[in-house]
Amino acid sequence: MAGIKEVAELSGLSIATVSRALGGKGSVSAKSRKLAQDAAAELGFVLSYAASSLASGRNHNIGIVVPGVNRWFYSSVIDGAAAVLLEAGYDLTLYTTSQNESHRATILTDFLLRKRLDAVIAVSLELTEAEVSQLLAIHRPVLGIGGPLPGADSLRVNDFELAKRATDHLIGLGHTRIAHIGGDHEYDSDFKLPRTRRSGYQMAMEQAQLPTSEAWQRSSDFTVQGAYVTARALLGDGLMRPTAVFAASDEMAIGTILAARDFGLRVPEELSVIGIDGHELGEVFGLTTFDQKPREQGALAARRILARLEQSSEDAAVAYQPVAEEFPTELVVRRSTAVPAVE
Amino acid sequence: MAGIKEVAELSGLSIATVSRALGGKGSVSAKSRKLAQDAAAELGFVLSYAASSLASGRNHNIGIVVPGVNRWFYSSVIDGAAAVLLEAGYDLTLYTTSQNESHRATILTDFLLRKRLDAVIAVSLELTEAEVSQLLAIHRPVLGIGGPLPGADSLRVNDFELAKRATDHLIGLGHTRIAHIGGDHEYDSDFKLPRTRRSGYQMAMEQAQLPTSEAWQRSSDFTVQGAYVTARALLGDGLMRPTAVFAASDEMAIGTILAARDFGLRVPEELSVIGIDGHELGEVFGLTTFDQKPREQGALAARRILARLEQSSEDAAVAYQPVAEEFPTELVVRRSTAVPAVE
DNA sequence: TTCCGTTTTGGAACCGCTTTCATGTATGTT
DNA sequence: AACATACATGAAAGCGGTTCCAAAACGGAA
Repeated sequence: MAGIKEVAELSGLSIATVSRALGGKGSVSAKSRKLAQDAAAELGFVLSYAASSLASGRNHNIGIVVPGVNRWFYSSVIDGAAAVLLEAGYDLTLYTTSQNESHRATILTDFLLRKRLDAVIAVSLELTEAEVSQLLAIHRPVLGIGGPLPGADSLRVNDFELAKRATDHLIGLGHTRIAHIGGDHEYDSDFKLPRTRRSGYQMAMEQAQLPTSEAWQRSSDFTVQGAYVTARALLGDGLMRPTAVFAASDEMAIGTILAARDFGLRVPEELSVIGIDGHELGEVFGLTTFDQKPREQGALAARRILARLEQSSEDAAVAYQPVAEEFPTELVVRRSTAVPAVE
Repeated sequence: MAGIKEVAELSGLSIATVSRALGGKGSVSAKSRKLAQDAAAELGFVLSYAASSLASGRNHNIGIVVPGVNRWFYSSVIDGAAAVLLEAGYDLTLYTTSQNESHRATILTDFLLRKRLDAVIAVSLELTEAEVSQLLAIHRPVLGIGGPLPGADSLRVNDFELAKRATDHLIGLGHTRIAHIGGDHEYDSDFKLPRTRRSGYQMAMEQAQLPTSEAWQRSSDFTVQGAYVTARALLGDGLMRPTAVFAASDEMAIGTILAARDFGLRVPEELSVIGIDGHELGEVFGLTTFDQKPREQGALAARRILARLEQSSEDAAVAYQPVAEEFPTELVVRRSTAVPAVE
């Protein structure tokens, strides 16, 4: 396995110059650069990141911590971030916390501290204060998507606003019997998000002076299957059946639509459904939704974190000022919402 | 930032002993171990993987290369692998090739060669011979899932067999007009898999002496949306409508079911549908499928690769004998397949 | 041509661990 | 008690680069 030394010998340059030529750091004459690159190519040599990391402190490696990789929102965020990071020459190291609870602690205490990460993107993570300070203790840029991390950068949609506007959309169409299917701490450790969305729903209902019964506020996990079961329970109660459902995610909304079909309820004639996410399946189901473009969120997060890295290498003295950025969303109206049928 | 030196001083031990105590390698007395661990805990010290890697050559880091992270099969494989690797104390570095074609080359030529990976798991990658040899040139264990990598370990389901048995299932129920919706090179760079499954279908049909018209062999990409569009085209042709569809993936099968509903075709009374995958949504749709347990495939792949690593550290002399393992699948019969209605 | 400011270059000191080797110590044998 | 054996430990030499520093080469300007 050829090392930089062999490249130096072959090219007739010093190790230092070869390092600069291949690493693209200091100033190197065009001639030397070509010499070094040719020699490297001939030997099939690539700089070892392990050694570079140790010597320079820069790892070219960003960690991303997600609850799981299997939910559409998360995988989209990862996808977006991966594209940007790859482009920038960075590795992406993936940590999934939801495997089981103890893993989460391991990740936070061990893995992230091992100085192999230049920065961390944390997706939808609700951390205790101790955990946050642990994260920040690595003295590397940290950015939270979804869950805000006090003291770190964050990129988030305004969940409250979003939920309120989604509900308002239904209200604006003339619906008065509007149910909500959201998340619950029973199903998800990250409880803040579903609670916020629920509040938005409640606020919209309250402002419109519409009734919100317990029976119309259901919860499930954030999956199609979970919402499907919940929606069946909701819609099976024929007496006070809602004419519209605001689901806290598109996957939940799809589950609701599937449940509605089971009961022979036509969407949107007999039941309007609105979701949140911009799920790729939304189109097939004609789902009205607030698109929160997770892929773009991931890409933007990656860009922000890379900017941080550049900045911190420039003036390390500047105090770290956390930035909270709000990511815009967009209402996409499709066929799943309409004016309620007259009774 | 405390280093191992500070820990050594605080504990009164030598750097060497602290390294052994914390790294768990050489022999250390229980007393020294405790001393070292206590000191490390007090200083909030964790071994730097970057430095360890350089010194030991072991990175505790496995690369996984996937076409994308957004398709259920891939994310499930990743999920399974991540769980096992995390447990074993390994990092997982993610590479997605499908962002664009040039990235794929970059990954293969640059990223993977940077000696930060102990091994590589390649998922559904169809590589040229040059690319394979490039991969093997890093002299690290490589394991392919889905796409076989000549010269490397592989873990795969028998796609031909699987497709044949899926088709046979429909034939066994009495269907004679069986269509197939599969992939195509037009939609996917990894063409081998869809082609193999198509062959399995054709073989089953041939053996049963059933007709297979061009019109009944459609292709789309491997998504719900894609298959939905394709299935609409297939089913819209009322004249020679098939009574059953074998879809090359569950996502495609779901798209087919959705399309059938659009035409008012009841599943399975008027159309039987079978897929391949074991998708989590299969249950909601009552989908009959061959479960290939991708999550378990990922986990098993990780275990196999870890075993390779252990083995190669034991007797580095032993020649690398690639192992091709077949992963078993399981037919899950649900409500989407039935005896065809008498006409 | 001489002088000065830039750009290039090479030497060498690290970066923070692991591991070999030699030495010292505890354990077991006869 | 004497000796072989196994275990525990510290010193020091790397691992393969990066980067500081000082010296050398270069390119005008005076």
